[in-house]
Amino acid sequence: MARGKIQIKKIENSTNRQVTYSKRRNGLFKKANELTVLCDAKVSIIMVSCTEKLHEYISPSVTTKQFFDQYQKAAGIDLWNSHYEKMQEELRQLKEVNTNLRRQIRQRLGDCLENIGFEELLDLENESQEAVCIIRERKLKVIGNKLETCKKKVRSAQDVYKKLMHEFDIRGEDPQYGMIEDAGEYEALYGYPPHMAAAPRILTLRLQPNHPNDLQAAASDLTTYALLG
Amino acid sequence: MARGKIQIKKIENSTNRQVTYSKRRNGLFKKANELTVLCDAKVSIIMVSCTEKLHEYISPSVTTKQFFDQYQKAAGIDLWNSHYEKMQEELRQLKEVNTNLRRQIRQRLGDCLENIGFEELLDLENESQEAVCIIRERKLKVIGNKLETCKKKVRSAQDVYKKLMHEFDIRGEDPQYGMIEDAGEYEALYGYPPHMAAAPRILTLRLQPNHPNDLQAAASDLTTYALLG
DNA sequence: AACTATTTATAAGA
DNA sequence: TTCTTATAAATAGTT
Repeated sequence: MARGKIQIKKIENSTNRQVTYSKRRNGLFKKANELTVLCDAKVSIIMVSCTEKLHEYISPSVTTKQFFDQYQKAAGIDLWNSHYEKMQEELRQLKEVNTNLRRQIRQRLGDCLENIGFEELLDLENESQEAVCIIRERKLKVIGNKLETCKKKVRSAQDVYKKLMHEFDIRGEDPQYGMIEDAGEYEALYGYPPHMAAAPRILTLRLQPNHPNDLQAAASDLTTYALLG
Repeated sequence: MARGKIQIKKIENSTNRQVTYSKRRNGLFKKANELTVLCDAKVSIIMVSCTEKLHEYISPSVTTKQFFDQYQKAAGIDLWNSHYEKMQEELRQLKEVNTNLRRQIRQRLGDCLENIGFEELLDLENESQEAVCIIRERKLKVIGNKLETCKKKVRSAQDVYKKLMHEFDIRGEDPQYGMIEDAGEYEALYGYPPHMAAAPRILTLRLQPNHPNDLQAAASDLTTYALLG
């Protein structure tokens, strides 16, 4: 529009096109800004050049997000919808699966058996009975393990007790009772760090009567000991 | 930009502002279109006037949706994100619940008992055992119902049979054997519609040897009859 | 990026 | 609103 009129058709010369794009882009943005100020309007311009470069003008008072939202509202188009649909379907399916799983659990707990077929009922009974057996086996195994651990601890404690008593007898002949204060010595003797060596010693004193309660104290994690009886 | 320079500031006269908005909007859109053609670019302009009216220009080759997508990609912004977040959180939670439910079911089937606490194991055993009892009771009740139904059908069949035999005896004295063709008569006699009365009649003939297989035929829905043995 | 002849846009008025 | 037109602004081609 200067130094000669031009045809409005694609500029074939690439450099020329690039220059024109740049110049006119600035012109467009300037006009957009003038419009914004003069008319108190909100304008959003997004441009993508043929080289896929993106440029944007947005009126100072708004964000692009606000613009998109406003556009959708005004145009009555929900641009996010296609994005949503997939998720919504996924949500629906998950909820359904969830409901089925819950019903299954309830059935396995003995609820909601009214609307179940007879064959299914029989399967359910067999499965449940089998599960009870497996669970019971597992329980016995766990109890066995705990018992074993407990025995080991007791043995170990008794061992320490014997050695301590032996030591006590030796020292008993010595008039100097430096044993308790001089705990450091036991580390070398029994392989326990001093703070651990102290505990078994106290324990062994309580172990003497050999009460079940003391066993429990020895293996504090065996809270279910009482169940073994 | 004509007949006198203007200051780029809000036009206070409302009518004037409206007119300018309209004129300049056309100008902007014209420029945008020229840019689209000249430079092979893609342009999106969305405008909202101070009266909240929305106008849009979009290059012919694209849709606004494509533009938004392209914009997001280029700008590295996910404008849908805030919309997604809620759903994504919901999805995540549902999946978690789902996983838990599945694990629970597996445990109730006797799988995955390794990482379960001892107390829980005991609870699981009790619950499962109780469930087995409930399921077994339910099974017995269903069997009882079916047996009852079966008995009723047999009784009914026998009843029909007896009456038929009685009728047969009477007719036997009569030389005219109109019985089979004249099924309508039985409706009044036994309260069966003709098409139903026919079936029991055939059945009774087969019932005579009193085989279990025939009982099953009599109560075709009792497919589990064999299990009663 | 700067210049400038010319085209285009448009403010004000009808 | 649209048309007109004087004038401001934009810009194509050039340097």
